[in-house]
Amino acid sequence: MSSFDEMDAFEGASLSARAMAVRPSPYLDELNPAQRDAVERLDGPVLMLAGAGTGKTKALTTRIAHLLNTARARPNEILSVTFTNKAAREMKERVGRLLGQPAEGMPWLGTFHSICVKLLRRHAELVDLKSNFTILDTDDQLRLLKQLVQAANIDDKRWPARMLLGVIDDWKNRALTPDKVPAADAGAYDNKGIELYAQYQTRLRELNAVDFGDLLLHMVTIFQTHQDVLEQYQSWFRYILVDEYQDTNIAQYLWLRLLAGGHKNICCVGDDDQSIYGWRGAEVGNILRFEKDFPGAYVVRLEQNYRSTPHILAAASNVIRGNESRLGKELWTAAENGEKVCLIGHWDGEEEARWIGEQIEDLVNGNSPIAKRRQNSRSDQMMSEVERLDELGALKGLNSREQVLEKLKKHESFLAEAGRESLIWELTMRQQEGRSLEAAFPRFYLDEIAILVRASHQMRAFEDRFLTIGLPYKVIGGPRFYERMEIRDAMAYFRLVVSPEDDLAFERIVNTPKRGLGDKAQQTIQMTARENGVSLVEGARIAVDNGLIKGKGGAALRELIDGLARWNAMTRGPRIEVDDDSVIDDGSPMRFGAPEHTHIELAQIILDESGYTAHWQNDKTPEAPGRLENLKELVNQLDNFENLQGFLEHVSLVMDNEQDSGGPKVSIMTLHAAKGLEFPAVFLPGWEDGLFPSQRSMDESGLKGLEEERRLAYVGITRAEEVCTISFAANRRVFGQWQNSMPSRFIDELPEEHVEVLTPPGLYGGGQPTAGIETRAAEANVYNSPGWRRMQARQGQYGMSQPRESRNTVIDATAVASFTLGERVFHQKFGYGAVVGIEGDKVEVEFDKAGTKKVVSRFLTNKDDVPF
DNA sequence: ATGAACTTCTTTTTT
DNA sequence: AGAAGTTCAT
Repeated sequence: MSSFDEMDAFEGASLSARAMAVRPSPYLDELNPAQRDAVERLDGPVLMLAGAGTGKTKALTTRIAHLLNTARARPNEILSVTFTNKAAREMKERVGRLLGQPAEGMPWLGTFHSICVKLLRRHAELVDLKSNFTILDTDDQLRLLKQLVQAANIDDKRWPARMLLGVIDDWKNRALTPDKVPAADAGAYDNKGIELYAQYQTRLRELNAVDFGDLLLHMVTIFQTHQDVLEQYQSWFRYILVDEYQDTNIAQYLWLRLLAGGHKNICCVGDDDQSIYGWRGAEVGNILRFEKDFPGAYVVRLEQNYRSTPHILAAASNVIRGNESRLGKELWTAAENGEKVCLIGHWDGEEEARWIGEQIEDLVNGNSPIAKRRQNSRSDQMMSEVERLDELGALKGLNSREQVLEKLKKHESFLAEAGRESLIWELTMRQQEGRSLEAAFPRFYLDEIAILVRASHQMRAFEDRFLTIGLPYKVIGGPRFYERMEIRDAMAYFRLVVSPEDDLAFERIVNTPKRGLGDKAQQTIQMTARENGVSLVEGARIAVDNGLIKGKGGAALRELIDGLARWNAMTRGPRIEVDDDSVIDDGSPMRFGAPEHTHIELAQIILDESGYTAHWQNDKTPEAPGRLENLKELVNQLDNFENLQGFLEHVSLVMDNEQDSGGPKVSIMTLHAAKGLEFPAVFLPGWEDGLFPSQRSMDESGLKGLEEERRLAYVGITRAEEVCTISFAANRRVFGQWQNSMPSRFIDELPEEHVEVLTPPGLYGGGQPTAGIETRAAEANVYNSPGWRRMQARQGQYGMSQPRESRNTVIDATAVASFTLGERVFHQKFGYGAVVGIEGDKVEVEFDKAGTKKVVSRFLTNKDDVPF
């Protein structure tokens, strides 16, 4: 089973690849000295300390290309690990572009988890699993733990499954199997934690299932206990590359160290200053300790920043300087000039959102002085790039944005520099129309602007405000598609059809939609199954057959079971030997013809016949239409896969889905979600002590927590390319309660000479929210010391605009504009529609796409007033 | 078995 | 404030 010959990934490595002559390496000329150093130092342990925006991915991908080009390794002998699928995808793409061909031959470029799944499927028997084990999601894990807690007769108030899961996760992150958990730790949880952990693991084995933590944990166990297996991989993977090394936990660290143990050709890339996942087990220590772990390690620092202006960089550097434990790096840039970091205080969170909304409108419309000054900063480079592309004829005859993007994807340097869809589009159009390129630059585009918050509850204020003014936005990183309830339900049906012994899936959907099967009926099923030693589906069948579940519930259950068998049969098609048309529902292994339905049709049939579709059609809550949409989308997604099995396997590992359409939008996301991204204009709201740095971080992790928060601040500032605006509010509603707070201590750490303090509108402007930045800046010049501001803010005086009822009225008068029956209106979420009823501030609207809904009127805009 | 009323709890999130 | 979970009455 574990022989390399049988593994696809090890096949097809033709000798010619190895014998390939060493070719010239033109790509090396594209690198700066530090990057080049990092790329050319191929052998032995290398630590690449890559600051924000220093071309880390470029160095990493070039290194891979160089390994291949110098014939040090064949594509399938390089192990490169990332944390996210997105990062893995991006690397594959870029390596492919460097090599001038798709990098499909890189089977070991992937996330820790996807690589571990591949390995574990081959060696599952070594940890008492079958190679077709299933991977549980958090929902399944919780359900399992709840059962265990109940079975053990433990007070689930004192031991909520959530908390247990946290404890267990923590142990798994530290590569601790139940027998290895230190006594002190085990004791700390009253011995209950460790007992349940052991039971949980046993149960997982019985279910032939693993959770995400297990993927790493099992592989570490296998490597530690089977020297032969380890050695095979040690010699197979000739070179190892690791992205975001500062985010590795102990299990991942051990896994890497074991694999690199032989040749020690390991290159870890990371930035200790961007370690922000300590709370979920990441160990900054891993990167800080690298030189100890790998004696003789070569350390390269990438410190030239290609992203941000000097002021922004200086602000970031000064903040991060406050941290004790760091390897030390000083970012610098060849860029000159640029905007100072803006700082502004507000009276409350709503005022803050309102102000930022206005700023964005000004940036987008070109009314802001910043937008006007933009011409002089980066535009020259980009224009010459566009001209160059134009000379190449690359932009000729392109008539849609998609075509332009497609074309431009091939021009790496341009994308790295610009990277903004709208901007490129606009430039191209201007170029084609023979208009001046300069004129394209005063404005910012919505997709060049991001709002980065510390906690997701901060997002609501922005969503509210942006809906009111009709500013298109998207929230990045919310609950993902595959995590939505309806999708998980549907997936559970699919899982159950594909593998009838998937008990967790059965539990999820027995009574969804409602079949009249409550606790009691479900217990009966559990009992029957256990007594007969069969799966829950089988147990349910026996229970029904023996009349243990009667009445409406029994009938519905029978229908479900029959349905499952029928659908299961449909995955195969008719049995070949049988000449009549009788339905095969015994699931016995036979020879089968081609399925009568495609897997896409089958999926639709399952959802319809199970009553799940109807369940949402009958649901009158406002979310129901959206959920039905999602289900449709799910079925559409199936098109990309051969069959249901393939789809399920994919989804368990790749939970991301980034489909945004409908034009450019402002991005709203958490600071965590923003890591690795960059935007020309960034807003950083909510810099108040307690919110940021978060009180909880400091309470739980003390100085360590504070330092992680500070790194988060650093990450936030370094996302900005041209404009970085930090703000705070004196008052904020927290959990429904008004609270006042002081500006963040990080604000004190911003260097005065790189910061411009703005005056909030209304303080001098007599309630007119129209003052431009110029005016505010002029007024604020006298008070441009952050420390001074903070002190003033402490006294609750200066720094915030005052609450002004009058102005609220002014603003809201436009927002709560009255609508008339029949009027055409626009809603950010539901689209266009017509007013069919009015009750106070609620308006009933018949939407073209989303059906009839009652909406608060401020979420509506007259169709003709849609500003974007 | 189910829905309505009541209580509790609230960061950050990938795989 | 609002979601999610719990209890209680039908």
